[in-house]
Amino acid sequence: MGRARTTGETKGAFGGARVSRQRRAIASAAARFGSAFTVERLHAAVTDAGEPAGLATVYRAVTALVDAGSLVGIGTRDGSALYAWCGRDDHHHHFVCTRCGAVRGIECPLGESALGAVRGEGYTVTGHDVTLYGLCPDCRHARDGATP
Amino acid sequence: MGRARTTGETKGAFGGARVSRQRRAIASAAARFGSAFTVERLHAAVTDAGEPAGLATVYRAVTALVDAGSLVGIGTRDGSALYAWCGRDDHHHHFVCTRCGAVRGIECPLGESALGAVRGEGYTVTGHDVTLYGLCPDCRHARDGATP
DNA sequence: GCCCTTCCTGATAATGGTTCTCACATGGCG
DNA sequence: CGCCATGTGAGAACCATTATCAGGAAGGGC
Repeated sequence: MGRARTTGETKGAFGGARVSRQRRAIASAAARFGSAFTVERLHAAVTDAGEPAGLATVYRAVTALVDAGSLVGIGTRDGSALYAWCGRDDHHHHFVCTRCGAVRGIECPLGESALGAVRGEGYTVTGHDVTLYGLCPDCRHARDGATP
Repeated sequence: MGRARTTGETKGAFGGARVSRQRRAIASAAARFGSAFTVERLHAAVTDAGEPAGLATVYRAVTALVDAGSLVGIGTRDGSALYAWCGRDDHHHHFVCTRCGAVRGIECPLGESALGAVRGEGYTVTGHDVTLYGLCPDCRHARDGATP
């Protein structure tokens, strides 16, 4: 696996797709988020960074990044889709903090034992989603200290 | 646990909410689906059953059924949300056939070992989603016999 | 370095699922 | 039986997302 994808390297984030100045700025802004974000927020972040891009362009860049595996969709919130930057190439899933939106990669907990049950009944499993929700350490302490 | 919720019993499907003629028809139609469905399809099914209900009413009934735990959201398809009737009260997840939309309940594969990793780092896990995707036995055979 | 093709960009309109509004009907409890 | 909270219906409103289309830039080949 030679394709290293680090936070700073936004070049290869689009896979084989063409990379423009706007897309570089969009990928860079997405990578700088430490938590989940909406397309609207990403658009604002890109604009604030001094590289204005149209909303449609941001949507297209997000689609390209998801296709390339650099971005993952983390459910939806208030009717808009949430995304999170993903610097990993291996198979894994995510923990999402329901308070601040922080995202953390987790190992896939599904083994042959979990899939074997349905497979034994003639089912073919081609994919799966696993997402954990809860509080990150920071938000946990913040909530414990304040009145809910 | 006295609250038995079977396929035929659509009375208690709404929990404590009020039950009208339309809601009974909606719950009944939803329970008759053997697979995932969109709100639009449910609306059509209710109308076909001879109990016309407004689209907004179906949306409200679906929301109430989800709140009561009788209905579960199974991701989204082509921009519209998918739901499936759920006659179980215990903790479980779902397998969704990507070809016909059939839904099958599965046991929760997440044990303490899977959650312990993040818990040990100060995270609090309050909930999780697990959904398997693939082909049901029927669709598997149908595809094996025909040219994709 | 230059050209040429392909793909990206941007502003706006269009799309379509979902929710809101409001007057009216109805369920269910006392 | 009567009251009042709650559900209903039709349509408009809402809003995230996608399509459109002319113009511009990326990038491979020469």
